[in-house]
Amino acid sequence: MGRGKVQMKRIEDKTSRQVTFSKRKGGLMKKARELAVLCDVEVALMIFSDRGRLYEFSSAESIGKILERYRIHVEEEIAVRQSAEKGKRYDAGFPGQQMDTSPQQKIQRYLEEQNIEEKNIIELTQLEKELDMILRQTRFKKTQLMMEAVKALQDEQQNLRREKTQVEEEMAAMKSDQNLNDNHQSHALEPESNPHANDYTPHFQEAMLHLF
Amino acid sequence: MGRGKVQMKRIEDKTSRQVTFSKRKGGLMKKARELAVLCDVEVALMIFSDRGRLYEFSSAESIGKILERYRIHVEEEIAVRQSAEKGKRYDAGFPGQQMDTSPQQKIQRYLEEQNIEEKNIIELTQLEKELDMILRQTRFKKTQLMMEAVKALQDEQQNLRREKTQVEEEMAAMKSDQNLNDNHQSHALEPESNPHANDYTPHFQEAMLHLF
DNA sequence: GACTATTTATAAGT
DNA sequence: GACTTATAAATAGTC
Repeated sequence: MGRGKVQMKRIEDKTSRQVTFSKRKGGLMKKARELAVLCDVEVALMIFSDRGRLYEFSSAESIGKILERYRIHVEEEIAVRQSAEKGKRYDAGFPGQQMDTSPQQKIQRYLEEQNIEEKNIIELTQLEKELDMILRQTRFKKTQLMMEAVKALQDEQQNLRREKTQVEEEMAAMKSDQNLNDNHQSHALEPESNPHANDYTPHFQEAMLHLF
Repeated sequence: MGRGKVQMKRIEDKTSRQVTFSKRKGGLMKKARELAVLCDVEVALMIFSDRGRLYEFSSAESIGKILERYRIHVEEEIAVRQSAEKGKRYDAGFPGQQMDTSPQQKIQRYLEEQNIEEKNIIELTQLEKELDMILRQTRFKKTQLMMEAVKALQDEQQNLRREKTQVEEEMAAMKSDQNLNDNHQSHALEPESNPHANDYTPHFQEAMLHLF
């Protein structure tokens, strides 16, 4: 469209190339906008001029949103390709939370079930919330398990202390018995004070609980 | 261009909208390609149909390259804007991470400094990334502390076991001594087997480490 | 940047 | 969808 046809190859004359760039860039942007409006679709357009200047158009609030959508799309496509490649089916759903399969597998399966490709932004926001919830649950579960481990160790420790004290008392009693009979020597059993041993023990769990 | 003018608004008839989408999508792609070729620039175009299908054009080998270039461009722009914005330097800023004040205080101060309300979406995306990084660091620190706590408990436990065994041996020796002299009775000291005590202890840390 | 002769895209119809 | 056609829109070359 113009006074003459154009060859579909790089315009060698720098000035014409620059002029054509300016004109066609505007036209392309306009058409991108029109497509987005008329057909109610999302369009993102990025143009880097040869001087590295960026021109962009986006039908969404930000091109970032579309890029995010693109990223998810690509990841999803990869996931689909991978899972289609092998007959891999993950039958245990996500928000039931058994840790029998790997988290990656679980999440992948979850996303497949939700069929992310057909979601719009509002639905994706909902999905984001759900994933965030799952993340919180997972984190909570992890913390819980660690707390249980600590608790078990503390309990066992308490038992050990008790048993030790008992043995020591028994021994002390035995010694005093023995001392009545004959006079053997034996090193004194001081009541055991390990200054750093109890740093975490007493209020550890309570303190930890405030962190979540 | 066509038999009649078109209003620049969403085409309500689904069929025409679909037809127009198909035609204009082709046209837009073609023009994007032409711009890239004629003017020797990089162009990326993404179109998500209302059914979530992706159509893309890229002048580079992959759209990924252009997206990467875009990302870098945006980051540079943010950096430039931030340094130009004010002489505001956050030398005691966040990503230096001293845990001397409370996390709440730090985050609040950080958000205030960043004046979150005036940020645009791209900047918010950047902030999101930073906060996510801080979250990861915080989470890691928490895990680390818990691991240290567990380690300390384990060490102390080991000490207790050793001490207990020692005392028991001493006692056993003393008893056999005593048995040579007279014949008191005393309850047997079985070597202590607490079946559940060691569930976590031996490989606990190692196993936990794989979780992060 | 504007002008305008031409080419190109495409709306509506088949 | 693929083809047709009338018409609107984009733009190459020019000033």
